[in-house]
Amino acid sequence: MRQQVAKLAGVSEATVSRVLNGVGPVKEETKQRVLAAAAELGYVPSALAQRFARKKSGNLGVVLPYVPKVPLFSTYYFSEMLGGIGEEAQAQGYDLLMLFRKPEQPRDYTALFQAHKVDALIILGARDTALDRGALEELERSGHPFCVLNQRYAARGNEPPFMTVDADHWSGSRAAVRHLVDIGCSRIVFINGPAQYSNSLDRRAGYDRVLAESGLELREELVLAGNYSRTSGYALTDQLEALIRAGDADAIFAANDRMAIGAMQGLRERGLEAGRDYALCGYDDADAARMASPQLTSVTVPFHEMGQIAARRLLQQDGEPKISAASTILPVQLVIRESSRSRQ
Amino acid sequence: MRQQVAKLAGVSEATVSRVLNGVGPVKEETKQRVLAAAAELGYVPSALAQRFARKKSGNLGVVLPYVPKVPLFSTYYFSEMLGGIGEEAQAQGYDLLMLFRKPEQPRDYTALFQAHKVDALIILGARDTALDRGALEELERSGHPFCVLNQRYAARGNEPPFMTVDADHWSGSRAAVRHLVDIGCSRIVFINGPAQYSNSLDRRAGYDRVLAESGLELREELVLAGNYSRTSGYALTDQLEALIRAGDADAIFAANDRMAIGAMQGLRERGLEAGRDYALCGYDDADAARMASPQLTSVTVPFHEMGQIAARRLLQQDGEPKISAASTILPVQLVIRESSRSRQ
DNA sequence: TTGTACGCGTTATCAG
DNA sequence: CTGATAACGCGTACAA
Repeated sequence: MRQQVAKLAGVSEATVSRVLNGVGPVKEETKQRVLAAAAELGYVPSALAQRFARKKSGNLGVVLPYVPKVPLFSTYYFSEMLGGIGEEAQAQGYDLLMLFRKPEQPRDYTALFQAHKVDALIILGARDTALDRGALEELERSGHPFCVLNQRYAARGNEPPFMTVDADHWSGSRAAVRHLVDIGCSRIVFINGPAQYSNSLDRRAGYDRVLAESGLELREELVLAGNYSRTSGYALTDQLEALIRAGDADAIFAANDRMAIGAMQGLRERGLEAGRDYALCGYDDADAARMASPQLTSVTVPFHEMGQIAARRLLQQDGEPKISAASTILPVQLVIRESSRSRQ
Repeated sequence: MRQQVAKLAGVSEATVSRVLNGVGPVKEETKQRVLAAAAELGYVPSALAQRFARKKSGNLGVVLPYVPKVPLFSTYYFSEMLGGIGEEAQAQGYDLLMLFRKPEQPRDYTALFQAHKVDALIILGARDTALDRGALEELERSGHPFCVLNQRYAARGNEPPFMTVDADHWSGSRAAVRHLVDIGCSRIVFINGPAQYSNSLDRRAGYDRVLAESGLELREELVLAGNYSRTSGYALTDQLEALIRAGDADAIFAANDRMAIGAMQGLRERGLEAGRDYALCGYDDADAARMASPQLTSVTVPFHEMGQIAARRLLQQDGEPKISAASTILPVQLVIRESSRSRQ
């Protein structure tokens, strides 16, 4: 109890509060007395009472998507982003509250603010679906500070877009495909993920662009659909093998490393090796890229930094959490490894 | 404001509270009126005030270790455990608070309780060091409910051990080594992790045991030290190659998948293939085990369930969070894959 | 079955 | 510089 401290230090409770919060003018001697008394009594202010009095939860909420069967956390980039978010939140004196989204039961984000559970929100794994977009639009209208990570939404009508932190996947994709072209490939298969992710659209746009720039024909039968899981890449083995053996494909660009590895495994079972029989490039540069054999050419995305920036923009120390729809796009970088050795 | 709801429903604030909390006898008709009023006004109780009044934070804290350079989240098992913890916490109506431990600056866990930031604590990545043990012993003395995951501590003196949820790594290790013996290996290298983790000790004990049971000589030069990272396994390439080429080793058992994969990659560069030139077994059955080529024989650990159980034991609905030093040990299972094909 | 009244431990405002 | 004191929004005896 703060009262005890006040009595022991021979001051009022108000003064104890001032000392402990470093606010207002306090005589140095008084301050020392209070500090000593607090230390002696082992006084720890109740965060519950503080937050109640300040009407601020002190929490930064992080919404995680529900992905059945796939342990979402293991998806590398979630982990990385969380690390960045956590680092920044801690630096700003906020606690990190994890919020698991229920399957197809989109959380009522606004209620989280109304209940004062969070002061700001970062949303991971959002997709461009009616459900997700609707939830975000409502949140936007409510005027609460939030940020969408690794996903962008086109401005619709005169509605301003949401605050977003994303990476430049269009450029990343172009760098990857250009690299494949540079080493002599001309029939490049593209394995993409679901279109609800802006990530997928960006990568596709980059792929199309480089093909056009290089005077290569865009053949729709070279564009395959996966869902970002390893098995979805593996499931394409038949098609990929046929394309390669028929001479219709000499390279594969997968929208993430897991699909790339799945494809690589499937093709290996058929006697086709990445870096020898075809060039292979993944995306994300997850640790799996280095674990693969041959190690995977990939595109490094600054997930950690993205998380950090999102948190920083939300938690700006200059007073209240910021609300601003500006969208930040971070650069990515191609990393060339064994899976795309230049063709002799 | 609750007041508005009360007025609109024509009842007192206390009744509103009773209805919303489903406590005490309330006439059905009154209840409906209150619910309708609350819905109409879009009333959401302030979690801040509730928690303050109840003197409970409603938070389950999860302490994550700080591992420099290594993005801790990506370490598969953390992710899995977090998933399990989160699932159970949500089911019990608790929020998940993430707490990042600062490097070598062990958090003052007790203060988290004194500040009412958490009602219970789960600690991940704890080691058996003076620092960690000391912090836990203090927490134990303070009488607050907490649980250590995937790490055990020997009872010291008459101090009771901490509440723990672990997996049976001794048996897992025995199953792995026995499998290697069964397929005809007799010179089994063991790559272990740091001794501060009970995991490492358990695996070592299992290794020793099977060697003894099988009448195989325990040769200390076959026991190598890594640190659970891929690179630490890779760094042993020289020694491993020498042992295998000299006929002093025909199998490798690594204490986790990452080290196994690192070793596998190093040896591949020297022309030695797992499943052909030597048998290889990892541990954890991370997704990396399936991503590797050849796919890795490994030991599946129910990390998700471990997290779930820890949370459940802490959050038992029968009133207050439980304090009990009982230690739960979950079974693990060997999964045989290509990296340890039987030797012809 | 419902209303009244109080307390929870801080912060913050306003005098002194 | 420091001390009273009023909120803060809810839960919960206790009384009716």
